[in-house]
Amino acid sequence: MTSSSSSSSSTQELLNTLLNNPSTIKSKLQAKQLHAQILKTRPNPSPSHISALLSLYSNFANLLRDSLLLFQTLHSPPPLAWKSLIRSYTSHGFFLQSVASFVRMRASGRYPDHNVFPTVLKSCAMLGDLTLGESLHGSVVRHGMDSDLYTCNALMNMYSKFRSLGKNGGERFSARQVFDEIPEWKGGVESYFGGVEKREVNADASRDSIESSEMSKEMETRLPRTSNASGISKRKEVERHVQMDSVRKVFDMMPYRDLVSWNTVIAGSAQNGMYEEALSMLREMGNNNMKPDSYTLSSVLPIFAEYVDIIKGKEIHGHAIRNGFDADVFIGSSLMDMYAKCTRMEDSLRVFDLLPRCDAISWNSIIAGCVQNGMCDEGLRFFRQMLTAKIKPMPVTFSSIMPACAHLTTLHLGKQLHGYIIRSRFDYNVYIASSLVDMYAKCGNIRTARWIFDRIETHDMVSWTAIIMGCAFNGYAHDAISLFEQMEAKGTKPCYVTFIAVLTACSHAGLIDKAWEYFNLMTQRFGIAPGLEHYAALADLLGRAGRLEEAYNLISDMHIEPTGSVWLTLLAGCRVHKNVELAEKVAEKIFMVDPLNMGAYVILSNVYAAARRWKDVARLRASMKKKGMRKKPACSWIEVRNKVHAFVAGDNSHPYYDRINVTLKVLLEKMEREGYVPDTNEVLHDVDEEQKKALLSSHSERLAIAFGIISTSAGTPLRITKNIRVCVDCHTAIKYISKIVGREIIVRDNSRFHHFNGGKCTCGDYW
DNA sequence: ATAGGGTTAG
Repeated sequence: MTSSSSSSSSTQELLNTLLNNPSTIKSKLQAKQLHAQILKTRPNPSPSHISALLSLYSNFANLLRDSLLLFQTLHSPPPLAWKSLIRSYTSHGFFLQSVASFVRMRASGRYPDHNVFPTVLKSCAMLGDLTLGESLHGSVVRHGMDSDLYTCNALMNMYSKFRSLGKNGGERFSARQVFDEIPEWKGGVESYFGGVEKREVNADASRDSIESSEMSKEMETRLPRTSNASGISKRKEVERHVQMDSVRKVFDMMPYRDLVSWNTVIAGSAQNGMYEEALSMLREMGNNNMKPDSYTLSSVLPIFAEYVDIIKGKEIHGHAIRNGFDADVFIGSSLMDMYAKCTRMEDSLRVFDLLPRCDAISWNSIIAGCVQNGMCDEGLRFFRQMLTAKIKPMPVTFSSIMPACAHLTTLHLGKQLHGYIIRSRFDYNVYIASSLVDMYAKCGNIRTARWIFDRIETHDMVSWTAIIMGCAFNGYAHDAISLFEQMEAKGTKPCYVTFIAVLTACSHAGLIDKAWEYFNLMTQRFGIAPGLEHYAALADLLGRAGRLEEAYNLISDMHIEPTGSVWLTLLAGCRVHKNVELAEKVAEKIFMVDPLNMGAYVILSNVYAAARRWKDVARLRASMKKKGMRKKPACSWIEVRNKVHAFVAGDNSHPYYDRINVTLKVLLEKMEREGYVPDTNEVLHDVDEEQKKALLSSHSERLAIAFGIISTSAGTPLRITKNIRVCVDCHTAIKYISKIVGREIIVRDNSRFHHFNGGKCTCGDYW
């Protein structure tokens, strides 16, 4: 069809095509040309022609405005026009308007048929309002559509979506809002045909026609809710089952089921955490001669990711390959995620490499997989590749990549991403905000973290935990505890991780009684079984306070098997309090469960060195060598003008090496005048005092600090990150340095933050 | 004509 055919007779042909063979019109352009053609010769097309054109328009994207204009020319829109309008609204994401139009259609006396219900039900699923959904279900039943295949499939999907939308903080709408939306012709739309009369909308009639409450009652008798009074604590579980019970009821009443029906139930169960039900439906579907397709497989793969079941996951992967589904982006994404959750990144990367086409979600999968497995640099590389490939990042992309910045302490990257997030208007997404809070906190910028936290609209458990952990990590224990109390007052239930944060705060401030109080609160009131991290925080606290026996008994009486890292916290306590006997006993425990624990070797060596037991130091060194263990060199890094500078003790390759040494020497003189006495006790080498002092002042954090002093202007805070713990002497030394240079120095080591200012550190004696 | 799938934060 071309625009050159302009005679009246050919217009008649076009109209016949429109009415009888609309499927021959395959493009938006053709549809618009047809519209223009009709206008040229027929100033007043019949309602059936307009409806047919409207139906055609609703097949294409970005024609909503044209559809609305066309619709407005109709004084009494026939069913086809209504259905097309509703379809247009839904396909353009105007779900509220879609349902409202359905209500208006009913108010105008037109009857819905089996074609329109699936679309309306889909809109309702997106709106996430249960009451509205039940009303629509009532309408389905009263119009005799409760045996229609497509309608039932849409109904099941709708019920299964209510929970997951609510859980994700998706916007919730109510039937009330649908009514508010009904007088939707707010002017500004002018007709192509001119001379449109404004029609009155009878809102009362609309209200009568849907009768939400009455329908809800009707639905209650048809779909009785399970009265599962198993307990208040499992309220969430029960709620979840109520929706899935409705899905099952629809499923069981269906006279005929197709693959979509099965897939809808399986996906619904999987998405609502009912994994066993989903898997039993998968088996049952085979008994009913239904062969799983790519939809089925991509729905069940997340279950094996959650179960960390690589065997079953690989079975599905094999099935996908045998059936030619392995090029499917949906299956690819869930496969990458499954392998990543099973810590099999090689397999995950291979799936990614073999995927012929990638969309935003498959990029997210590989990025999240890398970051979750500690491959932060690779994650960032994929993120850049994604941008290069012109794939627009989604909110999920940012919450996946931000932890990489937090882990690497690359504040400049995190800030850059934050800028991108603000420009994309994603900054009120609670997932992203939580990851930003964590990133800023982990980069030592607790004020910005708090600023972002304060601007989150509704805090959830994770965002509370992020800020509490942020304060705890940064040494602001009392803020952390106060925030925890605020969280309780707001009625947000703390979880396992929240208590790790609270106990970390206590350990940072030496609040032993408080810590026990929270430990008991967690176990007794919240019924959370303490994990390794909780025990570690408590043992750390007791150890630092010198209550070594108490810590030893705590770890010995744990209800789970302690790992080397739990014992290691106590070993560190033994070092601080110079208890050689207990240190040996604890180290023995560690070597029993973890013979290659580097930390244990290093700390025990420190303990021996402090006691001048050089033979034991040598024995340990020989033992390490025999096992092929090499001490990981201490490394510190600092960000200066968006570039990360890394320093290793004794490394003289840095261009500023000489200037750094001069600065350190000048500083040392000033420090000694202020009263600094080097603590050479932990120097592992049996050398003279002067050499020990020289070794101490070449520790990597001091090189990084000196570099920071040289290359930034006066008053700028210095942020240092170290891969291992800051030693006792450096801790003392940095206090002096902060006073002398009048700067805030923030040092993050693998376990906590130290904010030095004016000769003091936030962690006080509990370094 | 109309219905079904994958990825995030502490």
